[in-house]
Order: sequence, then structure tokens, then C-alpha cells
Amino acid sequence: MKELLKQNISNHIFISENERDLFCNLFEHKSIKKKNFLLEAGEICKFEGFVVSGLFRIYHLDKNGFENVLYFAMENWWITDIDSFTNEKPSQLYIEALEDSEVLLISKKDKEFAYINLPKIEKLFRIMTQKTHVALQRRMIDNLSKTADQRYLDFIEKYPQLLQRLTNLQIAAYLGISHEFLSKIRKKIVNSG
Amino acid sequence: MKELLKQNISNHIFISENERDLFCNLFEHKSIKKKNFLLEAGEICKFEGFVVSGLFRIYHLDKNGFENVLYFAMENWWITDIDSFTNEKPSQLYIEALEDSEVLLISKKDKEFAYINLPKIEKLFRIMTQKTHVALQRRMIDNLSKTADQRYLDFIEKYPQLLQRLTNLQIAAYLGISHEFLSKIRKKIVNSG
DNA sequence: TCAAAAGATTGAACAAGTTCAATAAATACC
DNA sequence: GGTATTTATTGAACTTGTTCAATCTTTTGA
Repeated sequence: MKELLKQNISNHIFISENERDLFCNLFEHKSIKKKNFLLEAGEICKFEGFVVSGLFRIYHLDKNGFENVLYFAMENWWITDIDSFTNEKPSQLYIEALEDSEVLLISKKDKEFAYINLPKIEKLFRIMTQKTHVALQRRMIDNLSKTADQRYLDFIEKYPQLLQRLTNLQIAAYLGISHEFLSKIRKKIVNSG
Repeated sequence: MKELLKQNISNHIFISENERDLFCNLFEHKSIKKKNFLLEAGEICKFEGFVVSGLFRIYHLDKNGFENVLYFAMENWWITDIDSFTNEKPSQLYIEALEDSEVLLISKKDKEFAYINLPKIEKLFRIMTQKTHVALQRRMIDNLSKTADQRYLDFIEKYPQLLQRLTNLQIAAYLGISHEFLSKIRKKIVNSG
């Protein structure tokens, strides 16, 4: 059940099996159906989660009603609104299941217990946060410097598995363009390729 | 000399004076003149730094020769290329002093020493990384959802002190627009205000 | 202090991306 | 299995932002 989580942790840091298992025991399993929300804007995010199977989109709804996708999370990825979770303030984000999914969730109290009693866990989250920060920094640079065509080509290359599982509407919301324009980009690529 | 650094650390976490001072002793002081680089693309980033005074821009040079500013760092801010520093790989970033500046630098070896021997330091960097990540996430959403006009107005409101110290070229490179277009935005704001 | 360099503004022509509306294709649901 | 709903494509008109070139202003450095 928690094998994927254990594997994921050991991929980030060296940790004793015992300490790792103690940590994993703090997680609770939850099933969530397609189109349901793990978190909605306005709520305080009460969990940090690990995706065992399925797929989520984490998005922000702007004042024009437009959905901006911050990231997608499939199996073996972590999900939370770190701002809302850490500072216990209302979230600005939605976390929606795009497929029937299974997640493992840890509460703030249990995570704090882990920080105090399992010394490696502080390092684990320091390293994971660093990695996601580096990835976001790259995406920021790409968004500043690259054209939508190129960002789409990058996306295809980076996440070929996701391509099959997402609609073009969702990919457009991630790239920051309209889906009509994405459609035109796709046409151009097909014609020139 | 290191008072600002000590203050900054204590603003993030509870830490004993002794542990904090031991950590601060690992930093070396460096003066750097305007227009000089603390880091250039291609180098491996050997430091994590704290700005005591002055101002830096951290930017990426894209293949068209365009400078995209990832962030500005003035006194009381931290600077590094976390990707290059952590993974000891060539940086893609430039860190340039925009004013004569004073920084405190810690090496990778000394930072690792701190992680092992000063337990609170792991927490310090976990929390700081989280905070910068949250800020970057907000900026990502803003870049996806807001028009350049609005991003400029947000910038003015958020960093009024920086406005005085930066050229419009630099602000444009941060906002991801040409400086000519920024000039037109500024004109529009003046005329309408 | 003054010449050179860097920064800022403006306009015109252009490119990138949006919006709206219509239609076709795929998917979901009873 | 067929209908309703969602998704994808296309075109035309429009808006946002870029590029280039010229001019003006400010800052820098010998």
C-alpha cells in the first residue's frame, strides 16, 4: 500500500527503514473520484499529500474566471498548497482529481510530530522543497523567455505520459495561453513536421 | 558586522544565541563593486549569500541574448543559484551587483557542517526555501493570469523602494516585457492618473 | 566639465496571442 | 446505442506586446 511512498522518500534521502516506516505510518489513505476536489479555494489546506495513483490538477481561478494551472500531479508526486498548509490561511488554489485517484495524506499535527521526533524528515522536506523550487524557477525563466510554441514543444518532450491523459484545455491553462491558440500551434507543428 | 544576518535568522526560527552565532561565524565577508559579478553562467555556484548592503540582480541570458531577471536582492535578502550550489553543476544564471554591495557568504562545506552539527539550520533553510517557493508560485500565477500593466502596478506597490534604485530596463526584464512597452505603460498610467 | 555612454520616450510596422462564433469530433451518460 | 455534453478546430477581427529606428535625457567617467 505504502510501498511507492517509501520508495519515493528513499529516493530523496538516506533514512533508516525504521524511521521511514514510522513516518509513513502517519499517512492516511484516501480515495477520490474524478472531478472531485481535494482542496477548494477559501478552505485551509489541512494536508500534505502523496499521489499513489491517478492524476490531479492544481489551479488558481483568477478574477476573470480563468483557470491557471500551477502544476499537474500524477502518481509519485506530492500535492499541497504549501502556503495555506504552513501558514494556516485560506487557500487560493483548487486541487481537483482528473482521474479516479488514490492519495496518502498527512496532517499538520502529524507532520510537526515528525519534524520533532524524526530528524531526517526536516531534511527530506528541505530537499523536496528545494527541488520543486528549482523546477519552478526554470518554468518561470521559460515563461519569461520562450514563445508559446516552444513552451508547448518543451511540455511534450518533458511530460509525454501526461500528454495522453490531459485535454488540450488543461495543457493550455498550464502554458498560459487560450486553448484556441494551442489548437493553432498544434496545427502548425503537424503541418511543418 | 553580522547583526543584520543574526536578526534575519531569528526572524525565521527560534534558535539559541550560541547556535546562531556559531552558524554566523561560518560566513565570510565580501565587498563587491557595482557592475561586478558574484556568479556568471557556466561557473559552479560555490556559495550561499546574504546581502548586508547594496543590490543585486539575478538573471538568465536566453539564446536570443535577452536578459530575464529572476529576482532582485537588496539588503536582508539571500542570494544563490540553489540548483548549481546544491547539485554542483554549472549555473545558468548571472548574479550582478547593481550597486556597490556587501555580502556574507557561506561555502557548501561549511553549510553541510552546519546541517550536521547545528540541528536548527536544517529547519531554517527548509522554512526559507518554503517562503521563496510560495513567493515564486504567486509570481507564476500572476505571470499566467495578469496583463503587463497590472504586473507593473503590482511591482510598484510591492517594491516601492526598489523602484528608485532600478532602471526601467531592469524592471522590464523582470516583468518579461520590452523596455519600450514598459515606457508606453508608464505613459498610459501617468495620463490616466 | 564635458564628451561618451547608457537609459527613456515615441511612432510606425509587425508578430504573437485573444476573443467570439460557428462547426466538427470525441466522450460521457442513461 | 443514441443523445447530450465536453472538447477540438477553424476563421475573422481585435488587443497586447515586439522590433526597429530616431530623438531626447540622464548618468558616468576621464
